[in-house]
Amino acid sequence: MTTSHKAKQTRLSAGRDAEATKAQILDAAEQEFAIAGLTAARTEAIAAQTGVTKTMIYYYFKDKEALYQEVINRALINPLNQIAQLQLEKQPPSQALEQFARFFLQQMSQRPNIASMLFLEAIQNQGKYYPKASIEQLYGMLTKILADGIAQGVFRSLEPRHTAVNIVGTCVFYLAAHENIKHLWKGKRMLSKAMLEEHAEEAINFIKAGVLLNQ
Amino acid sequence: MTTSHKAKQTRLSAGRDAEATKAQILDAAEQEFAIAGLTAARTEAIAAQTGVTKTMIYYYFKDKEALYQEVINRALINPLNQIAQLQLEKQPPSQALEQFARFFLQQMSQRPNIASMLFLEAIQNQGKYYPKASIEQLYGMLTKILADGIAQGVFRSLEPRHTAVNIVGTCVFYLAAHENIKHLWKGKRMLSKAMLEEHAEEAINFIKAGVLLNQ
DNA sequence: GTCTATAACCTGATAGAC
DNA sequence: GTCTATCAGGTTATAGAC
Repeated sequence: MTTSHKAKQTRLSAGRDAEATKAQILDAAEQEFAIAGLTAARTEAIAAQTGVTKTMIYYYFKDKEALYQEVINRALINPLNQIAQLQLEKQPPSQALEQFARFFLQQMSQRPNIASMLFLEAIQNQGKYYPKASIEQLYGMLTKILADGIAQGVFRSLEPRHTAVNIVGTCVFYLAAHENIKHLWKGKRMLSKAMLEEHAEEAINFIKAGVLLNQ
Repeated sequence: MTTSHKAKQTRLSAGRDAEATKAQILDAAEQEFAIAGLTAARTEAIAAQTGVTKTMIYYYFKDKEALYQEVINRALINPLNQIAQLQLEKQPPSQALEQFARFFLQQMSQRPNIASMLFLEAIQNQGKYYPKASIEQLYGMLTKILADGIAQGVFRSLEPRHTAVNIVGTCVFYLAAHENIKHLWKGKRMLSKAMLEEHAEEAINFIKAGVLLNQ
């Protein structure tokens, strides 16, 4: 909170700059938590990747658990707020669905770590650290769009909650499981910009086709 | 390997019965690995759930890693062999796809742990412990069905590999993320037989609609 | 703000008795 | 086959110097 004279210094080994160091720790922690999860994550690894010593983690955060909580909050709250601002409820269902999917895919593609991290959190800690109501907000928007679409006769007769889950799964599985299936695209990097765009297009087409009423 | 006089004794605290104890350890390990992953899994927890002491794990398996490998093999090889026996390549694409999905969903629903475990393995260890070619076998079958369906004009114009990933994701996401989304079905158990059947039906409808050509 | 110890604890793995 | 120690190594978290 000191009036820092160094305006912006995002690079590694930023020297003595509280905000920069804290941000670096959060980024490194996100990376580590995304492949290890809370328990298996090593504070040593986070520190090494940040370029400072373990001590700094405890200087800026109460403990590993608190750091984890802050990383999760940061990862979830921002994207969700942005989606809420799209005001999808004011658009016709099929358009709202496409926009939702496109935006959600874009958010997740920007930081593929997040998808993995949220999976790990669900599996390992039963979602204990999720900010309350975030998940409900996400699925609430989707189920509403789907229910509206059915009522208006543009979507086929489907169960909104199950379908919402299937839609989110379609958006996220590619990212979370990419280490699982990289052999399918021998050579190509699955998280490259081009491949992520390809995934987004295919996912959107799959979702739209899966939901729209045949006529 | 001693000629055991006790034919079958699957219950807990089976006493001195090598095969029973070993099987119990494998089951408990699957459970533990499915929520913790290799690194975060505790041999103590596996032993406790089995009803014997940690020592037994090292009596029957070289180390934690070897136990993990055996659990993964057991989980993957069996289901895949069974799917291969369906001889889907001899059926028309849309029928083959539905049968694949139905069978795969059934397999995964029987042991929801497996879905979580494979996810964790992909995220945490980059699939290092997968039996070589298992994944390729699974996705190979799916992409072939999809390519055939496009060639025959029954499936829409889609990218087979991406769509294969989306299909698997649709089957598996519900299971792997169920702790994430249980609030959506307040009260109901998401892994109950009825709910799993509901999921299977919705997933199959979603997949078929997402793939079939509108006409 | 950042570092170098170091305390206190946990966990994988083994030795040896029964 | 199964158990009771027990060791060696690793990990979180803190104390105290700079």
